[in-house]
Amino acid sequence: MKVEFKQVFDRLREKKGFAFDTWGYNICIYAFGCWGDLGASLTLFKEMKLKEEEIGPDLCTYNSLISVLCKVGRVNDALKVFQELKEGSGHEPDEFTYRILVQGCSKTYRVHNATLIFNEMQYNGFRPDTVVYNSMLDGLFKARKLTEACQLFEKMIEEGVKASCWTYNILVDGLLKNGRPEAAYTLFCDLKKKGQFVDGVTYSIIVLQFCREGQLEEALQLVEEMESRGFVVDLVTITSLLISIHRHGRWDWTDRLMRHVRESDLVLSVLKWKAGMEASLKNPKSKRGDFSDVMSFITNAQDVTLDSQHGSNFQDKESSVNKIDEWSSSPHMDKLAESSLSTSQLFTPSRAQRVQEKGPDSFDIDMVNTFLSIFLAKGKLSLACKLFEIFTDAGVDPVSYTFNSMMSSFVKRGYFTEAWAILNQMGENLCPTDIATYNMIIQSLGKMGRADLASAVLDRLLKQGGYLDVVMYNTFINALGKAGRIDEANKFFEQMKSSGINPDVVTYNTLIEIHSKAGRLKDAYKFLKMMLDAGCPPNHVTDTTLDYLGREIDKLRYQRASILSERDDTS
DNA sequence: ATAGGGTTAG
Repeated sequence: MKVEFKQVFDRLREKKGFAFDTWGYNICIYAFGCWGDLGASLTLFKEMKLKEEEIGPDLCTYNSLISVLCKVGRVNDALKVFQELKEGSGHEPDEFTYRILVQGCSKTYRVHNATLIFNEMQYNGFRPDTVVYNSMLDGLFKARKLTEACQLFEKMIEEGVKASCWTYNILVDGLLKNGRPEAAYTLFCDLKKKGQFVDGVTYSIIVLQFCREGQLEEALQLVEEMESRGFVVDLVTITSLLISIHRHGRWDWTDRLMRHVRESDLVLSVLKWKAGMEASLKNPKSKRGDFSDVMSFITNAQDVTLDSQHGSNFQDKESSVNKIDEWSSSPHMDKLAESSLSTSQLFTPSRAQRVQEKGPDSFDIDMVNTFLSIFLAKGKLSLACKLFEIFTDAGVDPVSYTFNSMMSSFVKRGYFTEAWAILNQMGENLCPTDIATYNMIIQSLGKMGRADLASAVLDRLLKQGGYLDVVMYNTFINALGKAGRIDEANKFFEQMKSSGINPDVVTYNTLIEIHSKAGRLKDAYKFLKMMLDAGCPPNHVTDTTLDYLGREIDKLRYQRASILSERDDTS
């Protein structure tokens, strides 16, 4: 489609005497932007402005451009175009302009900007609808602004804007994300009593939470209830449950799951698939598919010790050719970073598409992903690899969720090179990379002790118009801390706060941990206090970390005491 | 088209 469009576009442009009208320009700006060719969009926009006399940009042009910029994650540029629209275009923003911008800002944690635009929208006489409110709410919750989010919800009700099921799901999930599990659960129960506003996703959110807390019994009970009320227990839910069941080594519970899921075909297929796959594992003759390159990477990964050694091998070969960037000691890494980061639109604010069940034909890939998740959760990399091989042999197109799963496992084992190879493969297959994928790269670089490279990747990411969310910041702060770069970690903590992202439990736990491991006990204590002052409730990880901190403080006291007593002895 | 994933500890 994209190619055909481009061909038609080029042919039209070559034609003598042909010129686009406003509508033509608008369509092209939007289309190229959506397909990642932002350069083409911007060129057309500039061209349009030069022809101001005949066909200047209209409001629709501005909205298209703003929406395209937001989609690609270049919200700052979108905001600039928005300014231009208001100041020098002779047009006024309409409700679509405001809606696009609120969504763009909320999604990229620019909650402050989102709020300003939201207010301006109302000042200019536009009434935000449910979707705009939902978007604002989600942004506030994501940025851990619990109080503001609750206030906004109240305002929404006061203004008579109808809350939808999505609104409540955002609310329930937001309360969980902000460390208020009791409130989330109470809200969930209230909603159930009222009967409306509960759907499969609501249940899924709560089931996921139970799984996360290891409360399998409760999770299963809820699934039963979900079924009895006629909600579909979908693949996302089943995957969470199966992972949790497997993690606790309770495959016998799958019987229970099956008994209660109406569409027990789904679970049954999972189990059948498992049996079939185990059989094919015993029978290791497998033909190579189109992905033999990746596959050799993956299957060999077991036996190769990588990272630093590999890096230096490449360095010997290539250091004479490549100039060395000041931020890196590995030209090989530079090259990789160069080749994959220069590809257009590697990083967008939208999530990579999750695998959806699309009927019996696409069922296999769903199963593959389910099992990948299960094996990966257990660290059974070899099984996961085999599985990956089997389904690529079967000619199934890889999807980004699969890639993310694979990457995550490699990264956890420290096989960064493979992860990066997969990322490149992903680019070739035009799978959208999302923030989770990049998060894994940062994580792995941190594990390799290469915080320098991590910050370079991050730098380029930001230059491309990407943004960082809480998880990204947390991962990166952790990576810096583990590499002993405590001051930089602190710097990022400040940057995080100033860009409107509120730290969460994980942030504080990480900060307390890295400071106490670095022997900066006072700072560690400072962050504990900060955490409590911010009204952020500690969790069980905090306890573990504090135990460590406590022991370190005791050790210090003991040392001091012994130094003092030595002094006493000598004097 | 705004929700269910990816981060810390052991």
